[in-house]
Amino acid sequence: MSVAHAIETPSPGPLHPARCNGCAHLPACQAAGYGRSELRGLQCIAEPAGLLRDGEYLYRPLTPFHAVYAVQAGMAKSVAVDRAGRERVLAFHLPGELFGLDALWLGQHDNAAVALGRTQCCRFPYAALRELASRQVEVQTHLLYAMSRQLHRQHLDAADGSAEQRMAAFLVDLHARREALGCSGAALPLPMSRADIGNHLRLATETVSRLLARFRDAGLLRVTRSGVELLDMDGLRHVGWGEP
Amino acid sequence: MSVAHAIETPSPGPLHPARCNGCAHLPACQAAGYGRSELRGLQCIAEPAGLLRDGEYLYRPLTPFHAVYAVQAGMAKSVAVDRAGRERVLAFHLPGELFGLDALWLGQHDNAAVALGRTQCCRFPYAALRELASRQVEVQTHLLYAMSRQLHRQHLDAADGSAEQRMAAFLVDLHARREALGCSGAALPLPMSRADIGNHLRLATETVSRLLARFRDAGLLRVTRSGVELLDMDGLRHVGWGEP
DNA sequence: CGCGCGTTTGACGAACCTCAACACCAGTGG
DNA sequence: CCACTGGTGTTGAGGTTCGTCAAACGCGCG
Repeated sequence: MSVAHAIETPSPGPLHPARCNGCAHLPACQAAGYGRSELRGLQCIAEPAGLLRDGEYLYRPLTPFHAVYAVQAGMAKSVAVDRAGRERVLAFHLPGELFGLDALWLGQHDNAAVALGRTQCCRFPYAALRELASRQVEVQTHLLYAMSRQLHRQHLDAADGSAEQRMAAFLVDLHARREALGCSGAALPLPMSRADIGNHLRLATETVSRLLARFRDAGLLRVTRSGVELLDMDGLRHVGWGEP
Repeated sequence: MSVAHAIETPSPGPLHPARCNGCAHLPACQAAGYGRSELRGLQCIAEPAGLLRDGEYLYRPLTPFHAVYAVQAGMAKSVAVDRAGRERVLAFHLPGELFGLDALWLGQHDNAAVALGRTQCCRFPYAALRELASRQVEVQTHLLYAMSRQLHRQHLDAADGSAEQRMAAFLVDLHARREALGCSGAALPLPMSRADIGNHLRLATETVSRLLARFRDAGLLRVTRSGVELLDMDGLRHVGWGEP
């Protein structure tokens, strides 16, 4: 969501309250739908959550649920910890994607949200959100949509198949989500570690490495540091759904 | 949810509208929270979805989203079909559990809901639900909670680990959900096929069979036809989270 | 009774994990 | 500027788990 404290000089615009002006990440937010005029109320209750460094936490497990979050720039991951202490990367969050709503049910977070690289976020206090939703049907609907989208995403992540398929599908999905935000181009930054990718895809980090090498040798992508450059999206897509 | 068309003679009660009286499944619904007085409005908009036979569909992929559903008695599964035609069992639904809300985002179902054995369901037309939610904050909150719970469930399903762990965790989870509905006891009916279980847990059906046999030999359960009888819940729990 | 389907059990092979060594940076301090 | 160092990523060899193939079994049903 597009609400950062105005870091640079605010330049008033017609569509957004003062807090949003000057936010460098407004385009991403608008692409995510938060620029729609019915939702302007959302921007009024958003608070900046600061500029986080790599590895810093937005919230931790077993802490009370007070707000939902959105990335403005950068990336974040949600990490669950099972009782044996093993971590599980549940999702990666791109700008404009709401997360933390899963804590509503228990009233406390059961997973952690961690910044991947320099990441800017904003938070929506739940009390204000709830109050707003009770008055504005659009906000209410928007929340339901956001959760529905999240459920839909997890269905995708549940996909079975070979390591190769999951890896390719992962890259294709990330690329598609970036495109939806207006970030077109072959470059796909991967600020998370190989361990994170592997954990999320249920693969060993070595397997992630090997698969990227295999894709590289097949001419599907180029491995750059801090990411990949996608050369053959169609090829990747075909690998992703087990070449029909 | 406790709303079936009154199949038997309605006998007016103080807590439920006429449509709910006579519903044989009211206790399960109440246990799921749908008996709470604030939610009585929900019962007014519910419609019976009939008594389904094994394998019958509540909805299919690519059909428009018009309602959300709940099992009253029996069990249902959600099945996604990827573009290669492979099926994926996303979840099993017990009485009182709401499902179909994931279709909100796209406006159409991307998966199917199928009855497992004789199953009775009711449906909540989304238009009425939305209208009710806009007037009653409790209903609104209830929907958000239901989705939050579903997200939470999927986090559990995302758990990695050995086949043994996933299988044990699956049984423990089903048992816990049944207990929450007031169905205590060691008997755990499994109306779905081994193939369904395996699909959901990312295992071959043969592996499911072998694991059940292994659990049986370890004295953790007894395999009955159409289900299992849980003999050592603690043992299963320990297997489930990789014996700490 | 015989047929058909779902389940069970066994043998084998492959995909992927584990272990281990190495290469590659980035940051740090001399 | 360079060497050092720790962390991350890459590559290779061997093992284990689990999937695949195949066959027998049991149960329900016509």
